[in-house]
Amino acid sequence: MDFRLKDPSYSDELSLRQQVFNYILEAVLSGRFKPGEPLTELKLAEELGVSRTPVREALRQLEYEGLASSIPNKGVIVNGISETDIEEIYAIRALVEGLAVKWAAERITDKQRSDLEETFELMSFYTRKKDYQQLGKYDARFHNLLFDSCQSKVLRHILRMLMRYVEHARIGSFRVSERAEQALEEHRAILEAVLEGSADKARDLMTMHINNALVNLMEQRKAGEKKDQA
Amino acid sequence: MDFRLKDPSYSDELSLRQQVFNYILEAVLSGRFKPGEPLTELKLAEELGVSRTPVREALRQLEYEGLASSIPNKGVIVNGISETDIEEIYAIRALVEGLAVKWAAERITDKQRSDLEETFELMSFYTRKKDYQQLGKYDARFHNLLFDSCQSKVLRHILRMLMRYVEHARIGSFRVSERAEQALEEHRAILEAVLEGSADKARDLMTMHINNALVNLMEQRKAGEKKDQA
DNA sequence: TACTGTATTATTGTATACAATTATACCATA
DNA sequence: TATGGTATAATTGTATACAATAATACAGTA
Repeated sequence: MDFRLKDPSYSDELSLRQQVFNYILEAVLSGRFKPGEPLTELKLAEELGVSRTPVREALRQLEYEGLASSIPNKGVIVNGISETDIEEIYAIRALVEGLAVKWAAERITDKQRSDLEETFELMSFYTRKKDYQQLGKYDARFHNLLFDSCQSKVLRHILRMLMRYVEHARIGSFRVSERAEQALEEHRAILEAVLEGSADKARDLMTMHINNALVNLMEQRKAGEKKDQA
Repeated sequence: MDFRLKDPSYSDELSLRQQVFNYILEAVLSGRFKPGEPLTELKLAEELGVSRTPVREALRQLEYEGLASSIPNKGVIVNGISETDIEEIYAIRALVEGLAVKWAAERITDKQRSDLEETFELMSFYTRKKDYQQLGKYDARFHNLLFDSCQSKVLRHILRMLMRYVEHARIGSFRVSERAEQALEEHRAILEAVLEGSADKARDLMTMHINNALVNLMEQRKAGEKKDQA
């Protein structure tokens, strides 16, 4: 557990600050650092074998991304995410990602077209194989390619933030279900609309896709709670 | 020009980091630090009479808010904003602020109702007096109250970021025009819809309001360009 | 002159030191 | 026992010191 960041296996190109951030982010998203838990600079610094400086900067970034709150002279604590928060995030996503694919349909480049198609083929492959880990990886890649295709710095910035929230709410699990196949079909429809340049159609399909994902997520959470009680 | 931050007139409650950020932000928004200009930590630190540490953190925040870009080991430079960026920001605002007032109409508290009404009265007053400086102040307050009224952390976070972009594009000037009166009527309509709980109506009115603001802004910019050439 | 390599400088990245603030523990006292 | 106050410790906020990297200038050579 006490691995050092300088270990070359942890990608040596990134700055220490970036590596520290990734480490803390992973811990928060995976639930190892729980909501309400205080993150003290010194403890993290010692845990990672670095000084307070990069830790401090990483914590600030965490704060800006909305995953933690800092109280002056007291420290930063991990934010919790309520059911309401999740519903709100999905409502916002439905709008903003809808706009994103609309613009993507209008502005996508040839390179991005083929990248998207290739990624979709891999998603299709791993869905058939029921390899949900790999599927999750390419699902994220698919969405990111879509965001890049709309050629908008502002939109990418906002979407990146939203996706962090989504990960925080532990959405990853949704893929481990029979919805994977339905989701694949929805992705296929969105991809086709984007590639043929049907902007409004792509937007509506994306909105529906996200709404469906929310419904599914909520059902799973309910099921999960029941299981916990049993 | 070389005022020190510790000057009590500059609000003494805030942390140094916060004060430095406000200083740099003001300089960027006002155009004193121009797009493409590199912001070096030491220079700013000396200019303000503080150490590099708070300056550094302020620059990072500027980066997260999208107003500057940092290149590893090279420094951070002020971001430019193109005409396309502005159009995109307004398109996103139309969606997100639309959602915000929709939720505000559904969730506003009594306190917020009276605050909004009071603020609107002041806007009305200063519009009649053609005091566009005060008007701008209460216009910002009006929008912020609206954002608070939707009781959503996520939405507030996103809107705050968007409004920074908008300020960056020097939108403040739009108020100095005959549109002020039209804008007041639009605000009145939005306020009424929110207060009577007509969520969808409020959303549509806000969307229109923002679209109108964009059209007006673009016309002004064109006029400004012509004047520059003359 | 054009070009390349090296020394110098400037700037960021990281670590440490110090100051200020807040939380905690402990003891005295009613 | 409960309460209040002071000393101590823990933690953040800021400043400075050091290391690493990238830009610049300049001299030497073809």
